Amino acid sequence: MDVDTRLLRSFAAVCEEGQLTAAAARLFVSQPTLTKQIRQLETLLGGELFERSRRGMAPTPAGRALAERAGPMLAGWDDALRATRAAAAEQVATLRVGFEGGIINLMSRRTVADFTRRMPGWQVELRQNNWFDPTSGLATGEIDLTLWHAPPYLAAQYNVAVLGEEPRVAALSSGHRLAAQAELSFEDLLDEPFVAIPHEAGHWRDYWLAARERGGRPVRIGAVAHNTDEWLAAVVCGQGIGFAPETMSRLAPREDVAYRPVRGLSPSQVGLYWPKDRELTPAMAAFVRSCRATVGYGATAWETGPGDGPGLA
Amino acid sequence: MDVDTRLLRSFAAVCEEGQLTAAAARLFVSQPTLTKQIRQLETLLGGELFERSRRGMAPTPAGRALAERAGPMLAGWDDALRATRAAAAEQVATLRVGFEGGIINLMSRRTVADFTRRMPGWQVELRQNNWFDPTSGLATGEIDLTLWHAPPYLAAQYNVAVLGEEPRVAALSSGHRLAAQAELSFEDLLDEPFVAIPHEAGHWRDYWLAARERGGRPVRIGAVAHNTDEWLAAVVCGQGIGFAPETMSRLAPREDVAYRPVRGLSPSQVGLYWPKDRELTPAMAAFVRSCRATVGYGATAWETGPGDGPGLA
DNA sequence: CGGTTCCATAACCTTGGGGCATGGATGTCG
DNA sequence: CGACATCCATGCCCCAAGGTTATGGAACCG
Repeated sequence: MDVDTRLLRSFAAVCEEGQLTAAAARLFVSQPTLTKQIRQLETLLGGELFERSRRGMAPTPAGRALAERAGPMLAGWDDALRATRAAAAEQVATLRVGFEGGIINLMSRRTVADFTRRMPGWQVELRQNNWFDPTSGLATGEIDLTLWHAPPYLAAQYNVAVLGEEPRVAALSSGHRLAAQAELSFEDLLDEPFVAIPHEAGHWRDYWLAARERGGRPVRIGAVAHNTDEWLAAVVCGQGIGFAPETMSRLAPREDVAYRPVRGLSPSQVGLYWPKDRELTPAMAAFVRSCRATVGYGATAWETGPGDGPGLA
Repeated sequence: MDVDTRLLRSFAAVCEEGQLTAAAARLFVSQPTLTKQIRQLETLLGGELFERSRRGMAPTPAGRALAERAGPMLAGWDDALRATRAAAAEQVATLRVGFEGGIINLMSRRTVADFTRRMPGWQVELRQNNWFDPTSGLATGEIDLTLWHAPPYLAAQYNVAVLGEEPRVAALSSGHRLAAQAELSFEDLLDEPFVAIPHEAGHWRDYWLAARERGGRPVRIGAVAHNTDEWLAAVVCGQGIGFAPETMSRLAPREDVAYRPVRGLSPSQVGLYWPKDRELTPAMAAFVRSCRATVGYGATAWETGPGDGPGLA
């Protein structure tokens, strides 16, 4: 008797949401599809998993029995996925590195060249993360390392080799009334509409809206952007303002966008991240060293942070 | 990224067999199907899981990484299946009992009536096991209890409420030359062809061939039977002889079949079995008591064994 | 050098799972 | 009190996934 883990994920989502409609939205499937999936599980297991009502779906004892076990099973599979993919990449001497947003432009030919010198025969595969998947494929084992601007509180969930810190700045349409000021204060921006990244990004979205710094005050969302270009366009059109790492002002300078420092906005931590339960392989360590040696070459504000991360003595 | 557990089972089978052809036979699918399944896994995981050669399939490092984790995952799912099905049956106040072979005839209306008296509102669902599935659905949680003639060495793998012991007798065509003897000796039967049950039954098959008692001496297989009727027919036609529990001589008496006691053949243990990791529910306990009170009513040789099993004080 | 043993490929067919549109039951609010 | 909103179920259609049989190709074995 076999199942697709997709059914278990659907089941878990319905358990958490307490209703089909919401779970279907979260899973990006239609509601009838979820109805069928749950029924399928129920047929397989020989009993009702949920009690249906107009309020939604409440798990039965059988449903609870499954719910207890579905989580560990899914975690087990994700782990297997990660480990096997890592081994497969190792097999073909490939390091898979993800980059967040435009930060990839900071990498130079020198970085890869340096890495190749340290690990002869190896190659680097670069993947730009999209804004939908804040884990950047780390969770599913699609990549080994990711170069991130992460908030320190998120960094605790990963192993990290810190490369430095970078201020977050505000981006405004150059015609914006506040663009005249050379420096802004965070309080002045509280009532501004913001260009947000998608909900799916979770903590990541909150971080770039500086939700924590707002002290519970709700954010006005002027637009939602799915990549850097959309984001810039929305800013230019005055749909809202946004926060970005300082490097963006150099990597994507535009006349119609004003980048301004913000008093009271914490900086972001720049570093290479990898999963907590993943050991640092020689190739990963070599890449960290290559980044230290070459990234930010020139005029960036980065400094080597105090925490070197495990295995990097 | 999702998988069907079927893919993992296929993968595990190929790992164990070391080649597609044999694994396909074991899984009852065609070899091209397995080829596709393994390829599918490899695509999903982004690398080769096996090294192909004319000798078969040898797992790569990635394959070994997955192999380590596939076992626990499958075990986890089987456990979830068992637990959820059990809870679902409990939900609708149903006890699912499996029976091996003709033993079901020993149950009487009294057994069920007694159970219903102990557990008002509950019902019993009886399923006759087939000879292909020696676990009788215990492993997959399709039933709660099974009434078995098990060899003592297999009994150690289950929780068991012993009901008694029963001699194994030999069944021969009445025209067989040995049928003239009132009692046979095991040694006389060593060179006889036997009517076996299917290979899929595993230990179970060996047990009814008395493989252990033969001291390594190979068995001649005269025919393979898939159920009691086939088995009896094969015996009658002289394709071979066979061993059976003594009750069979009373439940399936035929003029053309001679049942004879065998010196040197160990008896089988009769009892209700349930999985090691399954607690005894009130309904299960009640059924055990009902069997003790009613099964073998009349003239069976059964006695209550010394071991009562856990939870039956 | 034919035969055997394994795995891969091709062509075909059936099933199943997903989407859309709609229905039914039940609270809720004006 | 009736129209509406909410949430799950059903029916229909369609495409893709996965299974089977038949066949090919590479390597070992007498």
